[in-house]
Amino acid sequence: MEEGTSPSLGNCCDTDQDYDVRQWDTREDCEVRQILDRIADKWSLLVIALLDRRSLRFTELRRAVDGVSQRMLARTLRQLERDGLVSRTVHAAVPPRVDYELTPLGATLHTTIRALVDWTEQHQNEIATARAAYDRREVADREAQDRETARRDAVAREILAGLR
Amino acid sequence: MEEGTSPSLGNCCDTDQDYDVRQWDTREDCEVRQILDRIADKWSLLVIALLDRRSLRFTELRRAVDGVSQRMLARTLRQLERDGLVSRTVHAAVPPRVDYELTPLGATLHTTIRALVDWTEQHQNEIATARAAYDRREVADREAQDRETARRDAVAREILAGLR
DNA sequence: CTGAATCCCTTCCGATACTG
DNA sequence: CAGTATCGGAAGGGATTCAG
Repeated sequence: MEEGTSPSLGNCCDTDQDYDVRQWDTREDCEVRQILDRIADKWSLLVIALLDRRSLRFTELRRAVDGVSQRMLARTLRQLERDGLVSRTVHAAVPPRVDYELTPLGATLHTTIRALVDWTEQHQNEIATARAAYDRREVADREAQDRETARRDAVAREILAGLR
Repeated sequence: MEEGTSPSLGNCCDTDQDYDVRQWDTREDCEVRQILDRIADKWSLLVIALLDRRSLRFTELRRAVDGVSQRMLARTLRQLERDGLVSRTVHAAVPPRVDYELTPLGATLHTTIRALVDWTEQHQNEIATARAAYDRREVADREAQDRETARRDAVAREILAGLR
């Protein structure tokens, strides 16, 4: 896992193929892909969105992010810390207290994450409508196909009866 | 379609608790959460990013999205189509040809997705640096702890030897 | 070419129990 | 309080096969 952090962003973008240069590198081993998988993660998204306004303790996050297990929250926070997006502060006290907050880098990401969340909020109704329409079409199509199949079967049986 | 694609729909956003209204609804059964999980999906992100510039055929997408299996691409496209983000056009021809393109709704999402990708590209070096630093600290901590454990063991053995 | 369906393995993840 | 360790079930996802 040698870092090899060359200052240019193109270290994985060896254009050996006739690859469309205007398009970003989608290849699997590209670092962008790996980072994208990490920050586009379900829990990461929520944690970053929540940490914007103030630092939060582990348990506060656990309560705020409905449905997250202790295991997943701990793992998510460790990954975010490793990526330099979240900082972890341990206060020497009894009971122990650990605060998580966005780093400056994490704060810049928050803007983008927030845009994604906002988009979802603004368009959730359109999506719900589209889903309903799709499901209705699907049901209709299946029924039509079933009728067609039944019709063909009937014809086939008639022909067989005539041959007998 | 035996797979569990029918979780609860719609029953969400019942504000029964003293929930922070300035914060968005992070509850698990909220529709925003479900949509977010879908569009923040690994393959969905890539497909939407790729479909921005022009419509693409199934095989073109399969080639462009490195590492995606036929199964996953087909499933991803179905989901995006169901959500009204991607439109599917079948050309009656031999061999068959199916084009996928962003709907107007999908195009609005693309802007946001693109911002996320851009952020990742711009900050990938910072993240790589942070990871390297984290890993180095972790290794150092582990070694320090190992030394400490060894020291204690030595002391314990010494005491036991004295008692004998 | 564009899928859907099946098999099968791997990874994810929640529940539980246990430490500092 | 803030985690780690372990385990078993569930889901993800690849390879293959078959159909239109």
